[in-house]
Amino acid sequence: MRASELFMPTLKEDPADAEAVSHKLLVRGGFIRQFAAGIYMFLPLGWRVMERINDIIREEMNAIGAQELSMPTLHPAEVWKATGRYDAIGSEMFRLKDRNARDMVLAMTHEEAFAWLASRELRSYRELPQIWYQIQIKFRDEPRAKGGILRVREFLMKDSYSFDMDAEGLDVSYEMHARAYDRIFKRCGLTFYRVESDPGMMGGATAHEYMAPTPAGEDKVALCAGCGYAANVELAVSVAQAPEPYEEGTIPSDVVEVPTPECRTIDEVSQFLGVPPSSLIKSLLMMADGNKPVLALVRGDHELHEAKLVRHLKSDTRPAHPDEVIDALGVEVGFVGPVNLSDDIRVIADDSLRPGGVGGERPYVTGANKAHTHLCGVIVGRDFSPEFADLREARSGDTCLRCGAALSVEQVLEIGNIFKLGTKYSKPLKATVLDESGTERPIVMGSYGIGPARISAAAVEQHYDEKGIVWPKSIAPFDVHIVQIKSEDEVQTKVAQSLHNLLAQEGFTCLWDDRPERPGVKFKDAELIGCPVRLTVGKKAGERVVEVEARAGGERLEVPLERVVAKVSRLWEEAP
RNA sequence: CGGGACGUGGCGCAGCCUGGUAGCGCAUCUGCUUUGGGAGCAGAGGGUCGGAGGUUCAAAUCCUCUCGUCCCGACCA
Repeated sequence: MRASELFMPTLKEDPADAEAVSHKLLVRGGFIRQFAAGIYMFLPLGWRVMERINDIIREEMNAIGAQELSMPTLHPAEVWKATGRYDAIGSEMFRLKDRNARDMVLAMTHEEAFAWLASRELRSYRELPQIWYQIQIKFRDEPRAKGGILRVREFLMKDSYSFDMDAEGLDVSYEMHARAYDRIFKRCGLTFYRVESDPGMMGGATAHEYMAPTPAGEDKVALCAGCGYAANVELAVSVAQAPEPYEEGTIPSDVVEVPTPECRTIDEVSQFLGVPPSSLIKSLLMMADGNKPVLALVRGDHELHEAKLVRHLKSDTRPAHPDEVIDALGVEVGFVGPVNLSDDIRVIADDSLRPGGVGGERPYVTGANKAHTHLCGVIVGRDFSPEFADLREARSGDTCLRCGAALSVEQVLEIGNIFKLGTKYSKPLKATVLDESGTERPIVMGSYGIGPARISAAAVEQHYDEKGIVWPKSIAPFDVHIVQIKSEDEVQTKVAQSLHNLLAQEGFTCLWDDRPERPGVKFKDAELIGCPVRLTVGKKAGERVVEVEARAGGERLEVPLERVVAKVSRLWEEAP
């Protein structure tokens, strides 16, 4: 492809509204353009990358027997009402009415549509199992789009759905997907983890997320190098480090009220009293469903992970407003504590505070439920008796519950997920088949998603340098970038043209920069766009010599024309 | 939904505080020169300053409202 015929609007400067590396580089490189908040256009280069990713996805999905089809994105609301999600999902779903005032939605995902189709067309166990997939637009009215194409409101997704007779069948479909996903992300050149993920409020089902480590990610995962345990911090279990020792005499072993004027935060109390944060108990008043106050306790140096509390309570929660704290406890935020509370406030403490836990039975400092006052010498189990649960967010330095090795916590971007649905959608939509005995049984489903645009963004986040993108070779927009120094030089044109054709015959896609630009402009663009191999056709073209160089680094070599194909092939093999 | 910031030629920005003829760099167009790392010189075109209302003799500038975009937090089926 000639660059002079390619719509490739590159920019010298970073766009003003970009923060993430992938956002800046993809806009500058002419891959994407923003249309509205969280809505992007894919330009020719960007679309080529997407198509290469989609091709890899298709190959691997087809390899496990999945069948591609295409579903509508505009749905009648009825199916969503049937599964209860029309009401359960809030403003994240785009809703509209057609001309006859019929409720419609833009699909956020396609469980309903696939289950609906299955309910109409699948009759017998003989037709199972099935795996159907599509690569289709999804709409989610994110409260806050961000990071370029990292978090958007309209996006392409490969979603597949498996249909099995029973849980054993689902296990097989699930495993096939897991292996296919491993291959897809590996082929796309990503570093990634498969981690246990929160199956949501439905319980029972299992789910995994595929996560690409990058600081631009929005999730955190806990990883064990010892045994391979890997889980989203939303549910990662771990053993906290023991609390720091406190200085003898700073905390009594019996409960004592101490004045702590204006000391509301852990840091302030810790400094004022001269005790380490890990000797404090952080008391957080949360409101559960029905506005029932719940006091959640974690050690002063720990953070509450709200999703864990939600799972434990089986109820949504939110932090209490300051006036609700006063209503419930009679004291302002900052001096709240678990001792001598009325029975109608449920108190839940993190496992690390168990008397038999990492800290042992030891005195802590807590709020006194009295203004500008804390209690010292509070012993869990003696002075108050909470229920216990895993509430705190796992962090680096914790030890693995399984093997005792140190856990690390990393920032990651979710690039895919796999989920055992069971009969959550097949039952309400009556997707049933007859089994061998003639009994009607709901189909057991799984759903499996991949975000191709997130793969591309993650690839950029993981592979770039100060000059631009360094695409993994499997998903680069072109394999070889031919830079012709002088576009009007006939010898160079002939050489470039013949190299382009020769490499094309060998199966390489080439971008031939024949534009009447100065050399510097072309080099900068080539580096920005990041194709794996660069050829430079310049002043030695007349001597039948060109330069070959890998984008990822290494030497720039002068190569005679007849050896170019071999050299390019070798660099290609070596490219990441 | 809470907090913060920003909207000025295609892109990146200054001007606003202290009201008085709309500016800079890049890009674009023309000509000449240049041609291995985002060229030089000369010239040209292009903006009712996000929108509405208000104050004023006069508003990019001050006030009110509104829309859009970004960042932090909350949310994320």
